[in-house]
Order: sequence, then C-alpha cells, then structure tokens
Amino acid sequence: MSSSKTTIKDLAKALGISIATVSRALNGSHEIHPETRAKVLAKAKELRYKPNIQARNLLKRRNNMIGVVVPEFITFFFPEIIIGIQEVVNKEGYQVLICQSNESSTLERKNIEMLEESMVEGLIVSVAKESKNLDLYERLINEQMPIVFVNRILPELRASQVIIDDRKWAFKAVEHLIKCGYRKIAHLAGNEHLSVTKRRLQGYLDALQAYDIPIQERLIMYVGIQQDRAKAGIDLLMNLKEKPDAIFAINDPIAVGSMLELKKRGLKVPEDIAVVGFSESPIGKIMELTSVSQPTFEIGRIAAETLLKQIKNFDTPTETIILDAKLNIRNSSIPVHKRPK
Amino acid sequence: MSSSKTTIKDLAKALGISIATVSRALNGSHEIHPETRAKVLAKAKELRYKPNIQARNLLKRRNNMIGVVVPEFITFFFPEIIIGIQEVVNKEGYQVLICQSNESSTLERKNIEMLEESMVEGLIVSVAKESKNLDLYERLINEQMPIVFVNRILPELRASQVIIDDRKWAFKAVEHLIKCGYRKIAHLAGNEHLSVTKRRLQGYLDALQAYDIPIQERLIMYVGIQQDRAKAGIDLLMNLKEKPDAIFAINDPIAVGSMLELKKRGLKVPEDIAVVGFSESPIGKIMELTSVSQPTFEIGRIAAETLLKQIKNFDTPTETIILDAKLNIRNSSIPVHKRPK
DNA sequence: CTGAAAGCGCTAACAT
DNA sequence: ATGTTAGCGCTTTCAG
Repeated sequence: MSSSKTTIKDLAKALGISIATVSRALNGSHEIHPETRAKVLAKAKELRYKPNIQARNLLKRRNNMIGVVVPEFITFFFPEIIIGIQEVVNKEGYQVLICQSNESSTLERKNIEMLEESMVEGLIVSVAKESKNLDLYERLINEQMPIVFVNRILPELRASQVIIDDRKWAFKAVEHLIKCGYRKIAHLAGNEHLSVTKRRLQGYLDALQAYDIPIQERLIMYVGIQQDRAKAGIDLLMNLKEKPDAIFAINDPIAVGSMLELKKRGLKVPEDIAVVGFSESPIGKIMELTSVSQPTFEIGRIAAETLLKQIKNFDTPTETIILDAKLNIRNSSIPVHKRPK
Repeated sequence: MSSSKTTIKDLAKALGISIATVSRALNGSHEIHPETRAKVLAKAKELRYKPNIQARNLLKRRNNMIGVVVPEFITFFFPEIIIGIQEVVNKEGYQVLICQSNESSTLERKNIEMLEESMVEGLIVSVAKESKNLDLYERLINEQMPIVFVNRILPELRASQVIIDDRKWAFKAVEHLIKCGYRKIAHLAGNEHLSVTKRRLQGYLDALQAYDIPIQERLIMYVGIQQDRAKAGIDLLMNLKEKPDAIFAINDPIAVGSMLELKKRGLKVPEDIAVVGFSESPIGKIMELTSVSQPTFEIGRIAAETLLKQIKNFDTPTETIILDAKLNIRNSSIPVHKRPK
C-alpha cells in the first residue's frame, strides 16, 4: 500500500548516516565498513528502496537505451532481427525502443526524432521503401550518433551496415532455375528505388548473362514488395504471348502472392511455371517455396554488437558486414521428373 | 561536427539572460516578452539545442514510458496488438519498451523487473504459458503500478484485462461444425494450465452438450499451442479405432500443423476430416482454414487506453473489457457438397 | 516580464 | 571509513 518512492536520503535519515555512505553501500564500493553496508542493505530492503535510474542517467549522461526503426514488424523477418538485437544489448544492460515506420518516410522521420528526443545512445535502422531521410541521417552521423543500418540501407551514406549479398544470392536463385532447365525466367522486382530491388535485379541479370540467356525487358516487372502486389505482375505476365516458364520474385510475399494467383488461374507450380522467392518466410516454407533464407537473428546480433562498439568508442570506423545466406530448394522450382518421391 | 549538448545554461549565457527566462521561452510560458522568446528560440535553433528529457523527467517524476511484455512477437498476433498500443500511447507522448518472455516464466519475471527498474509508468502484459509470477504481479498491483493484461491473463488477479470471450467463440466454432453435420469432433487443446485452454475447452464442451452430443474424453488432447505440437495429437487421433470427423484446434498454429500432418497421411480436409482454428492467422487464411478472428489492433488500442486512464488517475477502478470476435468460415470446414463453386 | 535560488535523486571528488 | 559539497539539466516558486 505504501507508495514506494524511498530515496537514499530516506535511508540515510533512517540510519542516521550520510547519503554518500548509503550510495557507496548500495553501489558495492570497497571503501565502506561491511557492517554499515549490511545495515544499509537491510534497511533498503525493508523500505523497498529502488534506485532512481533517471537521476543516475542524468548524472552519467547516458540512458542505456538504443532505438530501433524498422518498416514493419508484423511478419517474422524484423521481429527475428529485433530479438537478435535484444539478446545482445540486454546483456549489456541496454533497453530497446522499437518503432515501425509502416513503410512511410514521414513516419520514419518522426520515429527517429522521437528516439532522438528520448536520448537513445544509438540507432539500428532499416529504412522504409521510399525513404527520403538522407539529410536526417547525415545530420545524425555528423552529430556523432552511433547508427547501424540493417537489410534496407541507404547506399549514399557512409555508415555501418549489416546486409547479405543480395546480388550474389539472387544470382544463385536464378542460376538454380536455369540449371533446372528453365529459360524464360521472369523477375517480379520490388519498388524501383529500393536498394534491395536494384541489387537483386542485378543478380538476376548477372545469371542470365552468365548462361547466355537473352535479357527480355518484358519479363521484368516492378511490382513492389507486398503480397497483394503480386497479382498485377501475374496479370501482365500471363498476357504476354510468350509466357515465362519461371518466376524469380523479389521476396517471399510476392512469390506467395504469385503462387496463389497462379493457382486461381488453374496453373500448377512448378509444372506450368516455377516460382522462387527470397528471404524465406514461414508461409513460403509451408507452400514449399524455394527461397533464399537470411540469417535474421544473426543480422540482429551483429548489428547490435557493431552498434555497441560504436557507442563505447565513438571513433570506431564504420564497417559493412556481409553475412552469409542459403538457397533452400523446395518443390516450387523442381521439375516434376526430378522431384524425389 | 560540434557535438551538440547545448543546455539552457549555454543559451542563457549566449543571450545574457537567466536560465529561468530561457526555460520559460522554450516552454511557451505566457509570462514572457514575445521579443525575448523569439531571440531565445532563434538562438536555440542556431545552437541546435535539444532539451534533456532525463532532467525534466527527474523533476517531474515520470518518464513517459510504458512497458509491454508478451510471450513472443514473431507471429502477427502480438505485433498487431503492439501496434495498436503504440498508436494510442505515442499520441500522448509515451514510448513503449517491448519485451518478449519467449514463453518462459523466468524470463517474464526478468523482463518485468527490468521494466520496473527502467521506471516505466505502467505495464501491459500477456503472460507466458506457464507463468508462475502471481506474487510478482500482486506486489506490483499492491504498489500501485498501473497494469493491464491482454489475451493471456491470470484469473486469480484483480487487475484490468482486455480479452475476448473465448468460451463463447469456441462454442460458436464447434457449433458451426455440428451444424455442418460433423458429430465426432475432437479438440486439440493447449497447455493444461493456460487460461485460454480452459476457456476454449469449456466452449467446446458447452457446444457438444447443447446439441446432445456425448462428450468423449478420448477426443480431447492437450497438445500445446505451437505448430510442431500438432503432430502428436494427430498421431493419437488417427490411432483411435473410431476416428474423429472434425477437429477443433485451440489455435491456428495447431490447426495448420494438423492440416499439414493430415495431408502427409493422404487425408483430405474437409472431405475426410474438417479442421477449425482459433485466432485467425495469415497462414491459416491462405490455407483456407475456418477460424475465429480476434480484433488484435483493437485489443492493443483498448488496453493502452485503459492503461493511460490508470496512469492519469491511480484510483481508476479495474475493468474487464471483452471485445467482439468473428467466426470466418472457409473451406477447411465446409463439406464438399455445400461448398460454393 | 525577468532573475535568483531551491531542489528532483544520485554520484564523485574532496575532505576528515 | 565516513561526511560534506557540488552539480548533472531542468522547472518552478518567490521576489522584484
């Protein structure tokens, strides 16, 4: 019932000693008599003393918080990254303020500004589809705010980043289709200005080139990155007079959306058309979708470690960390005759 | 390059006025000359002044933070609730510290203690499967910590809660199966001590009783709440000499796991056996699973509003808010001959 | 309308 | 080993 709010002053008064001594007892200082410490600790427990972190933070000019801004955290991808982050920073006594930009550049800016006001000691950011906040990040970096970008980066920025080699893994995904015998491979690309869009498209082009398959503009469509955007792409592809025999999608949601849309049209995957995704999702797995899986937890952990390094030492040089990924081959891309029973 | 950290003291010195005046100018006080205010504001901008929230918090004894603890935030469910929470509290200037217990009672306790140390002004909690933290919550409530439970509650506690009527919606789900003509309806229940397990089981029993269908213990299995736990249940059910013709699963993951497991055995849903889930998930939707959908965002918003009320006025009485849900009927439960083409 | 001063809860010299 | 004191950055009486 007694509304806590005991302070070291209360303890000092109750014990007839000075607040400095109380503080020392509480903080495990060595220059204190063991008996005094015991008394203080006992009294603290009795009076349910809880240190006021705010006061301590004010004094030490830090607050043990880092901010995280991601485009969304409805799907498994960013939540897993966040868990990786928390694993690392919680151990060091940091708390994480999580914001989602909902893919909006404006909200992203607001989030960052909120976090700045909350005086977080560092930021981990994955930018929105059409982030226009270059100036903001430039200012932050200029003002020495430790910051690490993950997955969705701004290539113009000189900042630390944790990514996978999208180009290479897109290459591998498309190469796999080629090796399975597919030749008319379409690409459902993401939003045009997104960095991953460009990198994965490049990997697609690389693969076609490497295997001497002519590139056909008609087979490349910028549809976006959300599941419901797949339909538009399939509509267009299926209206071509020469239809593709395989689709490489920018990500799993688009791949899944495509599979559902193809099913509606009575087309079978992969018999009529193969589909490969990217950033393996639980849904994709269930639908037996071939995809590139990213080490989400690891991305989070590494980003957190990189950030903590920067927080502890402001002139840590920026680093670009490229993590490994994996192509998981499933039924959506294996021609029937090759499929194991 | 200049490492910010401008304080009101700096502004005061630069302008040759007192810090009190600066403070007033910054806080939009009315007892100040407009010209002075303008000068202060200009200087503040020039020197990139940012208020130190920690200092203000120390003074005002609050920190504009609330804590949220959920069992996980990998699947859509809790993330959506969290977004609902943020929508409401951000508008009021609050930030949210999000923790996940990973369904561990111990980690749940640690999270709560961390949040307490961070001096959050209130808590929104959904407890882990086997939460043994009754004492902890009792203490917090006793110490006047505003706290609202969502979805997973501790019925022994006198605290505010936001839930749906699980019993009623379980009843509706099972009633739907009965009306479709199914009679041998199994129930894959969750972990035995979880409150939702009990409430949904009760709804299942209610429905059988209401329609004079004998209850058969053999058809009720406590499997758990995660997808991979479905297999065990299906194994057992399919070994019965009298097999069920329908399954009511505690939640969508178990329902989805069941569907996949049934498929492996060459059984068709719903021709051979119907399946109904609970807490509609995106995966369930894709698999055309009949399920009860919960108003996740709404749960978050209402919980947040309830909490803010308690924060603003400590003797707000506790409330139990029961939100509406919806039974979405899909192909997993409709007998073929009734299915629309 | 403005300034001086006290103080939020805590830590860390600097004494003793 | 303990106490005294200053001060982190800010708001808010209380005087003028």
